[in-house]
Amino acid sequence: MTFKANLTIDDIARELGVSKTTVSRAISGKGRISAATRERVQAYIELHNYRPSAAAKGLAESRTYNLALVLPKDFINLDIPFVRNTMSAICEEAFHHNYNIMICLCTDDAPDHLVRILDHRKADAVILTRTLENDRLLDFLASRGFPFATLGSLPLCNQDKAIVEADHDQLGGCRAFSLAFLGSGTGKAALLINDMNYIVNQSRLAGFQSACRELGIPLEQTPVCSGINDQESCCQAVEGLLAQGVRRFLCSDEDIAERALRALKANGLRIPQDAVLASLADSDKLQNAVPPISALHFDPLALGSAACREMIRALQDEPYDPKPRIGYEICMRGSF
Amino acid sequence: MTFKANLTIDDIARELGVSKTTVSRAISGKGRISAATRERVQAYIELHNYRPSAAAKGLAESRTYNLALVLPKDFINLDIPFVRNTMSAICEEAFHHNYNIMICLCTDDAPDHLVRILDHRKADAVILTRTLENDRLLDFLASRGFPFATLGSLPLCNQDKAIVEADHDQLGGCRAFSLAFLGSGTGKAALLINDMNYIVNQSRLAGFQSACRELGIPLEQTPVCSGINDQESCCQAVEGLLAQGVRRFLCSDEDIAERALRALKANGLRIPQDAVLASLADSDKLQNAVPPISALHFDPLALGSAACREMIRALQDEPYDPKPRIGYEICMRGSF
DNA sequence: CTGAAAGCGCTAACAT
DNA sequence: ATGTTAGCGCTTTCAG
Repeated sequence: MTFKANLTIDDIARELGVSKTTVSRAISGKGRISAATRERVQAYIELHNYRPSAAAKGLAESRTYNLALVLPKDFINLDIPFVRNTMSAICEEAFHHNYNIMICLCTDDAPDHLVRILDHRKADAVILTRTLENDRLLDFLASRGFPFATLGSLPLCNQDKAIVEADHDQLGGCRAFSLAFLGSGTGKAALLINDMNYIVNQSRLAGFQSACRELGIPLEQTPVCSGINDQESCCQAVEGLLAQGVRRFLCSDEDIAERALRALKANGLRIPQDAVLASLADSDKLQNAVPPISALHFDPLALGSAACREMIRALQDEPYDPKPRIGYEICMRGSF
Repeated sequence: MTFKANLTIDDIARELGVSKTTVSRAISGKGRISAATRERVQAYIELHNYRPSAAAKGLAESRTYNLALVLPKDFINLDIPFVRNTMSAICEEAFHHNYNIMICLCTDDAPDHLVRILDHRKADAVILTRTLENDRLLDFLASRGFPFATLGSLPLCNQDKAIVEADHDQLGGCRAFSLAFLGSGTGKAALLINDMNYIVNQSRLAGFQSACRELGIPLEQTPVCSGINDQESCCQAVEGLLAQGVRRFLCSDEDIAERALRALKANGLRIPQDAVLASLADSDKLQNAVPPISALHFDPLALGSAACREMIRALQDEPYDPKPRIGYEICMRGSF
C-alpha cells in the first residue's frame, strides 16, 4: 500500500464536491452540519488515511498543542525517579489529549531553553517538575503571564500564579505518618532533611511539626537537621544526634533514608532493635533495603497525569481543578 | 517593562516603511539586502524584542524545527543512565541549532506516540535511542520514508535505512578491551550477556570473539551465556560457570557486572584474588562498586550530540557525517 | 445546513 | 536592493 503523504483538507473538499469549511466542520464537529455529509467526509478520511497538519491547525488557532516540560538539569547526572516517573505519566496523558511534550533542561539561573520556547511560541503552557522558595523560573513565567502548571505547591511569594498547582497531600501525609512514627515509641526523635529551599521540604517539616504539636511533644525533643545532601553530612548529623541520645530518625526523603541507614549501620546499630528509621518519601530502594524502611508513599504517576490533564483542560476552557491533590499511603515495613 | 506579546513581521515592515520581504530577508540573511536596511531592521527587532513565530515559519517552510526522541517505555520503571545522558545531550545540541525535542514513549509493539507525531507532521525527524534486530519501529520509519537517526548501529536487515547512524566504536572497543582482559591471565574466560536482540550486544560479542581469534583461543575455552536479565539468571549462570572451572568473567554491561559481582561474592569469591571481573559498558556504579570494576568506557553525551548534530545538518542540506563513531576509553580499576 | 473569503505569520518566486 | 504576490493548510466569521 502506497502512502499518500500530504492529503489536505482542500483535496478532500474538491474530491467530495463540498467546501473546505464543510470538511473542517465534519472533522472538528463544530458548527452545524448534516449527519449525512459528516459521515461522507469521515468515510473519505478514514479510507484515505487523512491526517490534519498540526502546523496549519496551530497557526490558524494560535495554538501549538505542545506542552513544555521543564526538567532540572541535574537529571543528567543523577537519577531522580520522581522526574522519570512524572515525565512518563505526563507524556502519556498529553498523548491522550492530542498534545505533545517538548522537553527543556533548565536550572534556576539558566532558563535559556524555556525562554526560547516561549519566545517562539512553541508551546501552549509549561509544566514545572518542582518548586523552590526562590524560583526564578517561577518569577519568569509569572512575569510573562504565561500559563504554567507545577508539580508541587507554590511558595507564598508566588501564590496562585500557576494555572494548575498539583501536589501530593504532603502536609496531611507527613502529619499522619509522623503521628504514627512519633507515637510508636518514646525518646527524642529527629528529622533529617535536605534543602529547605524546596517547597516540598517545607511542607514535610510543617507536617512533622503539626504532629509534634498534636502529641504535645516539645520542640527540644525533636531536633531537626537540614542541609543533609551527601553521605558525609548525613553521617555527621547522625553521629551528632546519636551523641545526644537520639535513636529515632525520620528522614525527609528516600536518599537521606538510605544514607542514614548506612550511617546507623556503620555505627553498629541494628534496625529496629537499636534505632528506628523511616522516610517521608518512598522508592524501590527503600523497599529493597536491608532491612526495608517504612515510608510514606505517594504516586508520582498520578501526580503527573493530574497536572497535565488539568492544564490541558484549562487550555481548552473546560472546567478544571486548579489544585489537584493526590492522596498518600503509609507503608509499614517494620523499620519502626 | 511591559511585554508586547505578538509583534509580527508585518508590524515591523509597516513601522519601518519597508516590505515584509525585506524584513524577512534581514532576519534570515537570505537574498540580497543592503547592509544599511538590514541593520535598521535588526536594531528595531533588538529594541522591541521581536521573535518570529515558529508556527508560521514552520508552516511556510513545511518544517517544524522539532525532533522526536523515542524513549523506551521501560524508562518509566527503570533508570537507564544511557537514556538519561543521551537525552540531555540531544536536548542541548538541538537547542544549539534552534531545534526542540519532543519526546515519545514507545515500545516495539506500541508505537502510537510516534505514529501520531509523524501523522500530524509535528517533527522533522526521529531519533531512536536504541536499535534491535527485529525492530518494528525501524521498519515503520523505513516504510514511511521518514528521516531518522539512531543511537547504535542498524541491523543488517535495515542497513543504511537511517539518515544518521551514530555509534560508539563498539567493535573496536570490545575487541581491545577483550584482548586486555583475555591477555591478563589464563584459564577459561566467560562472557555474560543479555538480550542478543540488541544490536549493541551483537557488536560486543563480535568484538569479544575477534579478540579470541586474535589470541588463538578456541571457542570451547570461552563460554558465552546470553539472556542474563536478572539477578537470578545471573547467579545460575555464574554458578554453572564456576562449576566448569571458570574464574574469569567478562560482562556485556554494567547491570550484569553488578549482578555477577553479587553472585561471586555470594559464592565467597574475592575479586581479583579468586576471580576476575570486567564490563564492556561503564557507569558510576562500577566505579563506586566494592571493589571497583574495570570497564570499557564510552561517552553517551558525545554520542547523543553527534547523532543530533548530524541529523540537523542533514535536514538543513549541509554536509554531514552519516555514521559518526565515538571512541572508547579503557578504565582499569584493578578487578582483573 | 453549506460556502466564500479573510486571515493566522511567515517564506519564496517573480517582478521591478 | 526592494516590493508584489501568492501560497503553506487550516479555522472562522459572515452570508446565503
